[in-house]
Amino acid sequence: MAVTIRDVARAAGVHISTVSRAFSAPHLVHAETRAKVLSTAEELGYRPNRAARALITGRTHNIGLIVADIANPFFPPLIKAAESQARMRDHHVFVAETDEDPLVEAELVQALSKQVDGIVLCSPRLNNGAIEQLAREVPLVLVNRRVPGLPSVTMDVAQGAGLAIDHLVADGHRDIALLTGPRGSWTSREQRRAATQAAARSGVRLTVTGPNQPTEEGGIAAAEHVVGSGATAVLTYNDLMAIGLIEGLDRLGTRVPADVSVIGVDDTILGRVTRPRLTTVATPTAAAGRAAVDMLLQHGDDRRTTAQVSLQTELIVRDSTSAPPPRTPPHGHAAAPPAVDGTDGAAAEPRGGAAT
Amino acid sequence: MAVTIRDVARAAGVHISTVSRAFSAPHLVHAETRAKVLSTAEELGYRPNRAARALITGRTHNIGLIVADIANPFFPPLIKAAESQARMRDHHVFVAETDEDPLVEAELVQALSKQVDGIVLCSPRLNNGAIEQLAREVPLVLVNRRVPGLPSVTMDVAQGAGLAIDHLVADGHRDIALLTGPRGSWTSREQRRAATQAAARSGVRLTVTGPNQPTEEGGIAAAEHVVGSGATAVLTYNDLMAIGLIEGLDRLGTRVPADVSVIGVDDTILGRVTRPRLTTVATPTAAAGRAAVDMLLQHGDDRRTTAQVSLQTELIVRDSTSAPPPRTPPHGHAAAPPAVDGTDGAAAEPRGGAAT
DNA sequence: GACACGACGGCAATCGTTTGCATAAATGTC
DNA sequence: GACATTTATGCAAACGATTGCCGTCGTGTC
Repeated sequence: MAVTIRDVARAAGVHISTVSRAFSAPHLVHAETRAKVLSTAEELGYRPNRAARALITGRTHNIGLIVADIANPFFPPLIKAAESQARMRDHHVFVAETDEDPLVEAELVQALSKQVDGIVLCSPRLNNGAIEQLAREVPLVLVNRRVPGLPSVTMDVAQGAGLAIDHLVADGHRDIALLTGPRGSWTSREQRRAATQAAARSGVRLTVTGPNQPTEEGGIAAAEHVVGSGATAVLTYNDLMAIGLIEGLDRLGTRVPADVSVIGVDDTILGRVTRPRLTTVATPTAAAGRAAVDMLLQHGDDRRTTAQVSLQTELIVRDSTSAPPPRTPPHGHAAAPPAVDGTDGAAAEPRGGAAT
Repeated sequence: MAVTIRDVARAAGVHISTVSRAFSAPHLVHAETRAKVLSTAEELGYRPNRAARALITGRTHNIGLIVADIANPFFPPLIKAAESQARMRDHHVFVAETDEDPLVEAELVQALSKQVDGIVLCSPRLNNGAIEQLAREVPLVLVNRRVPGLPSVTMDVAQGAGLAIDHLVADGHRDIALLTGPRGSWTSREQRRAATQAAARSGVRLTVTGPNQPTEEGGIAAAEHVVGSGATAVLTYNDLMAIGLIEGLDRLGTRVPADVSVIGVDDTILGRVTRPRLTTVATPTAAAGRAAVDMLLQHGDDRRTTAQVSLQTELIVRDSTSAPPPRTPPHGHAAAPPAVDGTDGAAAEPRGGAAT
């Protein structure tokens, strides 16, 4: 049905190996012959079968891209950039989604491993051990995760968290909450570490709450807790959660930024259309996608690359942050230490209680 | 390096064909033998090479999905659904993006055609002739486009337009504007046809304006025109445009929905987070993704399927629509609830000119 | 005019699977 | 007990390409 190299060879009156060389090793075939081959190939509409080529060369010219959730607006720009970068280098991108499930994640890497030259694994939820294991089976580049010995592209969330806290402190906030991301997120740990450090440096209180779902629902669910904590400003794991939080606060009659300031992370399109417009820490997602693809492809050539790239973030101040309200006792809500931190029994946080 | 069927055969003490059959035709191999094969395969971590299998079976177990722009929030839910549906049927999805370029679109279909079993082509920008041509080279299922003789999944935008117009009429609007989509869009033509019909049926005026860019910018650009038209309600081509329009109207001092009601189409996540929340015609994007994949896979089996599926839409009433203002010349800036304009001092001068 | 050398292009093995056919063993039938 | 029938497995030819090896020219050199 489809036209193969054999058809072209027959039509051009040469051996199939000549056809093959006309494409992949032009200098080995006479210019005239080559021209004839190329023109008949064109005429017949011949396209080399990449699968067959992959079988012998071992290179598929495909790369896999695994994300936790395509519908999370953080990812599309990354995918888009990776896609176009890959196309520039004559590769195609396989996108797959894990639904935030570590098991699905491992499964996908394995399933993809044979039909791609390498995999860009974004925001993995697997533990380091499992990732190292997978990296033995197929070239891997990590995004939003750092594992010793493995190439990775990360956002400098630590820097971003510092910027956010500093901004809030400069606005006069002294009691800040941090809504962390999902369990197993490297980014979340980094953010927490840096935020804690920045808060300590400035001598302000930081209430850490989590893990939370990195979605609107996660933000909505955390609203009550935030109000109870007495914090006048909140840094969230991502924009989605920030937007959910604003929604949740709104339902509780708490206004943003008048009563509580909110800062998101990622600078997704959402933050530009909500009201109030979201102050956020912009992460260079497109650049990350490009960098990951570049590393992966070069990785294939130079054997093991283990570069660890960290990309700068930037604070974008919009309308969801302002100075805290005057220091009169807030609302009628007495200090109500609400439900315990998520399902996570992890480190005990000082919680609740309207602090000074 | 990787473990092949030969390694398993050797380790299990059987011929490779037995190993192959142990997987793909279990009834042809003795239960005991099969158990041994399976266990040694497991032990060695054997995974069949899909590319090699594809070479001989002609089925890659991959499907291609081509969209105009991944970053358009309309697509991710569709991709996500297609992805998970494909996985359920043991297939993987290749996502590619055309950047709205018909040439890239054709190129991608061709490049993908050899490594996938079929392609889901979403919102194509190519003309019917070119699409028919491509459909001859590889099984194709269209989304958001209907071409005679080709299987397709479309949204019933006509019905949606009817719902929207009826809703506005019921609210008391008698003068409605329609902002159409890009030139050549099948969806836009359908919407226009149905809206015109519904307006005529109800005896209300319909001002059609377009073509417009299906983006925020397109909406912003159309704002002035809308104000000039004197319409009290607007139906737009999609949510993005509706959100842009609201922004544009806001800049002109026209409030939504107090002065003008706006209805979008698609029910993207954006409409749920903007203020006012967007009234919109929800298109079942996830269902469309699933349906397209189903049709494609069944397509492969049953030879040529040419089913044309049309999915119902649904009106979701939120806060961007209300009754039209009293028919006296508008503008009294009486009860203006929350401050509309943020602290961002963009170009938000409250221009007072009454738009008759 | 014989020889060596490059350039060109054919031959055939190979990649990892599947699958029609053949063979061998086991079972059933009379 | 001979023959037909089933069942389980091996054999080898594909699938569509790449590539090392080798033969055959034509040309340049002495």
